[in-house]
Amino acid sequence: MVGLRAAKKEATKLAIVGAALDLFELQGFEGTSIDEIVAKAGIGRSTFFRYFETKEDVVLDSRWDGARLRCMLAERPTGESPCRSVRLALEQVMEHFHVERKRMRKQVRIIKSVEALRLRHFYRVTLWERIIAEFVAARRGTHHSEDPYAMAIGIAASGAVRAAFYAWDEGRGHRALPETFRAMMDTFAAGLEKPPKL
Amino acid sequence: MVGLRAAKKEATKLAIVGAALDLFELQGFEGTSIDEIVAKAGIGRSTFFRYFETKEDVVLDSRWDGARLRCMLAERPTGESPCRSVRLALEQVMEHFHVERKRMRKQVRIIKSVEALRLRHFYRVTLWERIIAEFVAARRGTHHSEDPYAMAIGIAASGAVRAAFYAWDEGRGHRALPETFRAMMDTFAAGLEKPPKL
DNA sequence: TGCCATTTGACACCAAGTCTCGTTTTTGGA
DNA sequence: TCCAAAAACGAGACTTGGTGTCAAATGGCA
Repeated sequence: MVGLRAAKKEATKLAIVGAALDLFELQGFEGTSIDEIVAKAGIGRSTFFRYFETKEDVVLDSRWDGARLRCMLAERPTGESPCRSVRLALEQVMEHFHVERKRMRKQVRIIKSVEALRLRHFYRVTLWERIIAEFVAARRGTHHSEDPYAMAIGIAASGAVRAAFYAWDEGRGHRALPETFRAMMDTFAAGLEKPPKL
Repeated sequence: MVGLRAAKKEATKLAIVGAALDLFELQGFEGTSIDEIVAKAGIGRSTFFRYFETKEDVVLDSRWDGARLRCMLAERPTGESPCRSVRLALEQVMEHFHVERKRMRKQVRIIKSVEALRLRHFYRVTLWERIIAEFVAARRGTHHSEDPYAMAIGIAASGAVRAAFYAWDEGRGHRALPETFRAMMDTFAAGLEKPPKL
């Protein structure tokens, strides 16, 4: 036991998320006020903002803000080529999301339907671009803003993640995340000069 | 003359933008309330919202919301390879921004300093990814979500635009936009399999 | 039990954005 | 030139997200 205090905090957080997602599902994100959420969760208004900075944060998963990806990249062996390191680390991430795909459905539906959420979501993924470029540049002994190759890897890899999510979402899950991600990375690896046969 | 009405509207819009940018420069975007802007512009509060949907829209240029890019792509000759069409169309866009670079400085400084503006800006550029992919897929007779090559072109090209802006901004304009854009596109064209020599 | 630190909720406050409504200004036709 | 319809405007009330303060409640621990 880590103490009654921590347990209660965890319970409160779950209560907020539960109440909020239920209401969002029922009457929409923008059609739900924070007052309604706190009423349903049985807490005070101030408490809500002690757990989440904004209403958006209830939907967006704070665990994927970049630090985690940075760690995963740092753990790759230094002998590996940077491009391969990025690919393998992100494949791992995609596998993770693949396992969680059931839970992600509801979340994605809400994110897609609200502009404010789409903004934040896109912004976050675009940040990965920078993180990856910095990693590649560091391994190559360059600086990312001076190294087109490092930037290109960052753009391609984070873009491949986005594309995989699109295909997964629009294909109603028909195509798995890791699979699409690998296909995209292969396309980038081969070069865009000459289009592949149809 | 297109009528006194239209002329006055144009003047009012300019007055709002002028007053707003001055105040943003002076006391920051978030440190400036809409009431201050309308007071300085000499208009009513309601009028502000008749011209701009949000405070952010005053800073962001509504002319680059995607429709314009879509037009430029559509105008490319059909004989051209899709990849080349995208490249040439975007080079044109970069040239346009290059010419406007003086005016863009102030705007970029404000955008960079405010999270809400960064969000919207990134979102907009990421939308280009989709527009480009749809164009390439249409020319190839495929659907973008089923065509990794089309998606890859979209990701690479819009990413190259972003990268060019980064380099331009962080290098204090030392490196020109069109130049960096071309370097990025060349890197993508060659393929990311084997890194270029340093 | 009793003291201290943390957590909590009530409340006041600010600013963005929406809506309504009555007034002013422009337009185009008689 | 005058007038009526249409368009633009300003005032102000209202909702809601987000911040800050403060006193009360609650868990941790001796």
